Amino acid sequence: MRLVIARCSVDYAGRLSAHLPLATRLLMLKADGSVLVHSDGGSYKPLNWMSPPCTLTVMDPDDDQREIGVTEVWRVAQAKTADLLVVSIHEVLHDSAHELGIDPGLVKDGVEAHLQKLLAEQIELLGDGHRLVRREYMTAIGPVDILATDASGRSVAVEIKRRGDIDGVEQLTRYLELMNRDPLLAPVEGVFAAQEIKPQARTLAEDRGIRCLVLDYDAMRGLDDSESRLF
Amino acid sequence: MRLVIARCSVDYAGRLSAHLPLATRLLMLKADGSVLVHSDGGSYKPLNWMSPPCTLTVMDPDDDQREIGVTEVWRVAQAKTADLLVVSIHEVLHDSAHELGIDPGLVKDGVEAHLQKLLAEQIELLGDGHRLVRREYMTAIGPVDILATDASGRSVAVEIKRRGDIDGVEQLTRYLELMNRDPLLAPVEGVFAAQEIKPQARTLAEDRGIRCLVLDYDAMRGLDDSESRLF
DNA sequence: GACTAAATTTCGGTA
DNA sequence: TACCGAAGTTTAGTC
Repeated sequence: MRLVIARCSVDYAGRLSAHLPLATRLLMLKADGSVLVHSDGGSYKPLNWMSPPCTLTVMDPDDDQREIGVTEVWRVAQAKTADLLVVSIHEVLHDSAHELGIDPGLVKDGVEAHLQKLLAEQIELLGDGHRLVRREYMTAIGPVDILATDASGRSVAVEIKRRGDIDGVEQLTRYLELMNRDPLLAPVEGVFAAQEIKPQARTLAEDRGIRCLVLDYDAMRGLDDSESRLF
Repeated sequence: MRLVIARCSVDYAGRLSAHLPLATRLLMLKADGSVLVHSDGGSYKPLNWMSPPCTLTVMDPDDDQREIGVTEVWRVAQAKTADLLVVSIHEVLHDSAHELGIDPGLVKDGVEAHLQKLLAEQIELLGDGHRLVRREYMTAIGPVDILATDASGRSVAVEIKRRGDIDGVEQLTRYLELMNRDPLLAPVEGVFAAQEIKPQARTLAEDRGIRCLVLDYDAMRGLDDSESRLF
């Protein structure tokens, strides 16, 4: 990612035409070639931008442009839609490049992680007498979201999804097969917990003796007081 | 605006809960207190953000956090909605602050500017024999959008609006009064041009002898070949 | 891959 | 100032 603070004017021609008069702004150049023009206010939306895929070409200003103080012209062209963004740079105040790498975590799995944490705290939602053994219980084929015990001390393995689908049931089934081979754990009951469980997934789960548990995220958040602490 | 490149994890709790695992990201701190967390890809939307009005508090990590490598914790709180964004910083790779000032040009006037440019190029839309004198013709009380001459050489002052309202007519009226005092220009005809002209505005304009002209933006763009040249 | 619906939507205009 | 609708919408999920 390259960050440039520059006095510049910006023209965009595409689905609409727009012009930004000369001012100091942030130009963000992402690794995928996309460009964002940000001011020091507003919301998260840039003043102008170009979405990937696109190509940036740095050009010399023509005589007219040079006369009004333009030192450099950036031409950002969209690969498909023929949209065009032109940044006329008058003065560069800052210019730095940074290696960020690809971002690992998409935001969405955060909800699943939060559900896992909430269910661990409110383990009685699995049924009276249940107790938490541990979150992210490690097995040879990966971590089980929650390992618990029921009132009689029997092991309970819980797979948590935001949206309960077939593949989630398959995943839990694999864990259960493996864990039931462990004499220290077996027999292990399976619980498939999700905010929403698809009928097909429910049918498959119950056919395999896996219990389904629909989680009320809002209610669980309401009970939890960690919102104010935030982890 | 402050720009920080840092290895960090991010938690958000508000209308939803989300978590971003440890990675290198851009933290943009705008003058109004808002914070944007950007990765090196995706679109213009940040991974996480906090909209203004909000306040940033820098805190020391607690023992647990320090143990996993957190050196600094940013707590960004929304003033009204009680949303909370927490950035746990492990390592700061870049940190710079820049004075941008308020941005003058909102994008929206770009359409009006584009209409002005298109009408200047297609000046015959004013009527046969019309010729462009110049755009942004300067007067003591401000620039007239377009000054032209009609077939008989008489001056024509054009006020362009995206949406033609009463105040636009008033504005043009003031220009006409002033320009008609100039013996080199007088008499000056007024043309009120807009994509859409409100009935009240039309009535007022025609009552004052100002001609109304509805502009077909799409058609004008279609005729214009400068999309590919971009000014 | 195309289509549909929600979004921490944002943004602009109107009543 | 609150509501309504479009957006250079984007984004996620479904068919």
